[in-house]
Amino acid sequence: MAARGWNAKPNGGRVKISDVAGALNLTKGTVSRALNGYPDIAESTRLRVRSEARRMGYVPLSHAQAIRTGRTRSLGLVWRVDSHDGHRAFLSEFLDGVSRAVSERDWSLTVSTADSDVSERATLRRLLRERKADGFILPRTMAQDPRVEWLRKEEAPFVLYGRIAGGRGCSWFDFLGENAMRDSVLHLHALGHRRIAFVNSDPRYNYALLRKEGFLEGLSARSMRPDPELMAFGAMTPEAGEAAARKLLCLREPPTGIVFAQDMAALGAYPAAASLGLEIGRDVSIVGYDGVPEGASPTPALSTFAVDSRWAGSRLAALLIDQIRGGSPEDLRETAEARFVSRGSDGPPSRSSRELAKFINHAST
Amino acid sequence: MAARGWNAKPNGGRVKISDVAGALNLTKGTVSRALNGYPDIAESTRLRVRSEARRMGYVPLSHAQAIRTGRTRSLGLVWRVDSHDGHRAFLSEFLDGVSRAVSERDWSLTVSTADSDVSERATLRRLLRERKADGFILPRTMAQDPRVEWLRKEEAPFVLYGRIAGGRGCSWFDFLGENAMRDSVLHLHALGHRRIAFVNSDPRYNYALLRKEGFLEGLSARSMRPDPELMAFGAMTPEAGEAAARKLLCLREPPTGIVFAQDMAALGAYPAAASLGLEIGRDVSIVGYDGVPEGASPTPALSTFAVDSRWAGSRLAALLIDQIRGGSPEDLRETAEARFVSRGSDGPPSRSSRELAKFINHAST
DNA sequence: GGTGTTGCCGAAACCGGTTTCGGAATTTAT
DNA sequence: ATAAATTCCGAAACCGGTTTCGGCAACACC
Repeated sequence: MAARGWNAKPNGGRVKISDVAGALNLTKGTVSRALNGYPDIAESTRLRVRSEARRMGYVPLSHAQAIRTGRTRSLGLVWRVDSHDGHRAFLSEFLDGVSRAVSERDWSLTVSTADSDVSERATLRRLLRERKADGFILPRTMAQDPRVEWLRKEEAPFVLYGRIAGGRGCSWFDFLGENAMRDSVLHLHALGHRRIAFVNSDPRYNYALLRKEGFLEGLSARSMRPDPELMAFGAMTPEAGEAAARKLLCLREPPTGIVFAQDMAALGAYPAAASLGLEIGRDVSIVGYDGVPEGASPTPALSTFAVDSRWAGSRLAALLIDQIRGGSPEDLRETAEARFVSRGSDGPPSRSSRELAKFINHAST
Repeated sequence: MAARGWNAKPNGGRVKISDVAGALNLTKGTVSRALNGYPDIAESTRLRVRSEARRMGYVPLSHAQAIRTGRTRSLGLVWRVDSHDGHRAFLSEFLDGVSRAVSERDWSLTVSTADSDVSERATLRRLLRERKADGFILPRTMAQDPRVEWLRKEEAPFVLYGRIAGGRGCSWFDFLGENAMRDSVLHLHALGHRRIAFVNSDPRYNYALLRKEGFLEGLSARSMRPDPELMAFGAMTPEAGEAAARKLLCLREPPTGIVFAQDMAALGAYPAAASLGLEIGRDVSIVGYDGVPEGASPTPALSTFAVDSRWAGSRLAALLIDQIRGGSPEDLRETAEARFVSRGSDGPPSRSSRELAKFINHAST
């Protein structure tokens, strides 16, 4: 007699497909086909198999399936850790969204990090070669995105967090940042602002191009002329935002309102304004985008368009799984609107641009 | 003729073990044993196999191995998203550390999230059943940790981020927070502080108990009597920290220095001090722990003991892999020291406790 | 010079599934 | 009633590895 006990299964109690088959007097091939929806199985048999499998608690091992199907039922995410933009603040919620969507469907998520384009490429290659992922979620879509080209060539499914121009064969989820930028302008205009500046982020990111369009659209909708002096870019950190804000406010005709493409840059407006003796929300209005938690701390708190990163993660995972299951990328595109969170950093201008300029010169001398 | 091109392999070009075997006139069984260090393979053969495998770029498919070995070469991490402690700020770096250690060893990382004990347990169970993970990294060790009990019972390997009392069969990595608390006291004492308070976090976490010990040790090393009035706990957010700080500062004998077990709580000391007309770093000194990025923003910036989350993640992954490979948990325990980052929130006390009390009463009336 | 050993590798079973193929039973067409 | 088509399932190959088992040489021992 074996010493392991009367019903100690060598496998740790896991019920496998042959157990289900045995219980039903079928072969494992038949059970497999029944569960996977093959058409050559009688509907009555299919039901019997399904209910018995459920009753016995049978769940196929994804890696056992993978050896034949080549698919692991897992999604890949390569997270860039070399950037200082606000995205990292969202990682927790973003992951949560992805994880939920993935778990609900009995898939899983493989995460890796990378600190450069080169290592990101290498990581994608490794995950794909070892089949640790059947497809990839690509955050931070760039206007010219080498990952897209490469994954296309490898015929690996992927979904973009962000849109891309000429995205043949690409699926994506994105927030309509351009609408937020446009609405920021309309909002400031309605408050009485007539000179509105725009601090964009790095134009290599595709969303930066879109947001700029949105900003210009807002100006044009209110018949305001775009002024190149009032357009900055490349600000993704508080430091860069501070520099940009200071430069704008020291113009001969400073803006009374500034629209930032990113909260992390907008946060730099606080020290900039303070150093010039300006009160944010009165002397100069600020509207941000992203909804980072840090925006709630300063006084007044930052008014911003908040994105729901959890939702983004969830939808991206869902879209990617649909695509891997055979869906056409072009049908798998979704967008959503950022939600305006009104806090204290916006308000009617206390002074006109001209008066503001005088005030600033006066204060700084 | 096939239309797929002259050398299009049906497998997508992947080189498998039988390819290597064929090239060497060996059987795949022999190649497998050679690569996996079986003793019944001639050393010369082993070398031939190794070099040919490398030359051909052969990498075994982990899920193909898993079907026989039961191991996927992947680590599991279940991240809690329901807490408001400062840990989430470190997720990016922590993940990076884990990911690096894991990638270097040709393993992978499966991540999932959970928002309660129940869902965390369910997630662990699912990952284990489907063999999406051969072992788990458990963040946020609690004094009584149900995950530990359960994983022990399931005989699944795991490693703790944090120590645990009576951790039979447990491996871990941890920062010696108690030393940091002790050194905080010594540091404040050296600056001239004689009345030092402690704001701890939730005592359900094991580290909170340890940090309290460290604080008391610091007091005792300088012959200061612990005063129950000066010991608060349960503060893990700025709001809770603010309440705790305010309460402490409004005592008849307020502390001139406060040691916080967590930066996120310490940040609450700023509004608390401001509302009482106190200047941090002069009237009251603050020392935090964790090194969250938000600590750099306020004026004066928060002096704190910073932990290296990337290092933690990296070591945890390494320890866990060693354990899964057969290492004994008791041998796989590591600790490290937090690094003191001196910024502006600590300094010699401007007033004694008594004078401070008068000053506060004076200012608030 | 027989007889154990020992070293080394081939052959084949095996892991838990999926997929192809063929054939028996039933239904439909003639 | 017979032929043809259809329905449905069993049998077996297969995926890419690992592991067990057995046997052929070469060597050592007495």
